[in-house]
Amino acid sequence: MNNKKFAKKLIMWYSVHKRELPWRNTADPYKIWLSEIILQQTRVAQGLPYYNKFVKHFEKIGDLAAASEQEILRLWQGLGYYSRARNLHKCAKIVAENLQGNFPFGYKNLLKLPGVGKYTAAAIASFAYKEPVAVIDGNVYRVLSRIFGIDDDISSGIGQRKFEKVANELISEEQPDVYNQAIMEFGATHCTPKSPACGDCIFNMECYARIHGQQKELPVKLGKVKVKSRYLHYLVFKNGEDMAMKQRKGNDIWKGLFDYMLFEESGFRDFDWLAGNNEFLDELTPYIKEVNISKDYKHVLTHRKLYARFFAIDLDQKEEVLSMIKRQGLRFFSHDDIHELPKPVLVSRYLNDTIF
DNA sequence: AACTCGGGGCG
DNA sequence: CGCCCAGAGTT
Repeated sequence: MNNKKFAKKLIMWYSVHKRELPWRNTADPYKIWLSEIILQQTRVAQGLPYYNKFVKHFEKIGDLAAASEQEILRLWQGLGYYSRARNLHKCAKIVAENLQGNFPFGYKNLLKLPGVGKYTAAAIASFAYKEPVAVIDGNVYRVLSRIFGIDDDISSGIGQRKFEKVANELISEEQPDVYNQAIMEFGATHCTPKSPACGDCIFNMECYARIHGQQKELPVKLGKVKVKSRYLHYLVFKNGEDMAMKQRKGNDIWKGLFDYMLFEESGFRDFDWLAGNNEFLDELTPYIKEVNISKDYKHVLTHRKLYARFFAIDLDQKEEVLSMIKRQGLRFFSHDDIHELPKPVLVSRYLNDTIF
């Protein structure tokens, strides 16, 4: 099977089986970019409602640039990988304020934008400008490795360069946009990870994996992620109905989102243990009226197992107490305010179980 | 090159 | 429970 035949068959398949998705059939770089950022490491079904929400809130890139990061994070809440939202905002400001609202032309220039890596640059360049640059995502690795029997490790640099070379040899020069969409759609809906539809496949006769029964072995992905456990103890200081929250900073999970005063230990501790090992808490103890301990929460991420316990602490409503709390970088918010803050799903789960 | 960053759906 | 999803940035 030569390269032209591969592309032709793929495009033919796509013309019949493609899903109608709102970011298709547009050459607007803004909408293409927005959809691609949302879809990074995210299934179409999960990203779709977020895309619709963002398009509705921010019709043009200038609207996105003018919004606050907090507003963007709130709309992004629940989608994960929040650096995407922060970089979305950065990128929007660059395009809107420095480039007159026009995305840069060309793969290499797109690559310079924050949050835009090889995949996204190739997607925008091909979809919006019809540049023949191959997209390489999880779907493409799977389709190419199976059909052509490429067993290089896709998590290694060597493997990635190999696939990049093959992919760019295969891309249709005439319809790079349709070709790129087609190969990803084929991977997403036909040549799926678990149970590919080999019995009804246009590459039935040529596919290396089907001929050799290696669908489960390809693609080869070594370098497994180590899953670590973290034990989070959240102190939820309450002043009447208000709660003390803070915005997360630094290079850690959930940067920019709001949570409570956090103590992390190598395992679960009770409140007495925490208070006995912290100066601030010892100072606060006389003003604590009541401590309500939540159930234990388990929150599973790709590379982390989070275990969380929330201590809801009712305080004497005295100025000195409130200023002690505020000195810890916390602020009191009403229920309505809290609803509007961007929060990790774990915190939302706790809130839904208690006050919302 | 190795790590880190979310959350959800599926077998 | 393990895998992986229209990956990118940092160390």
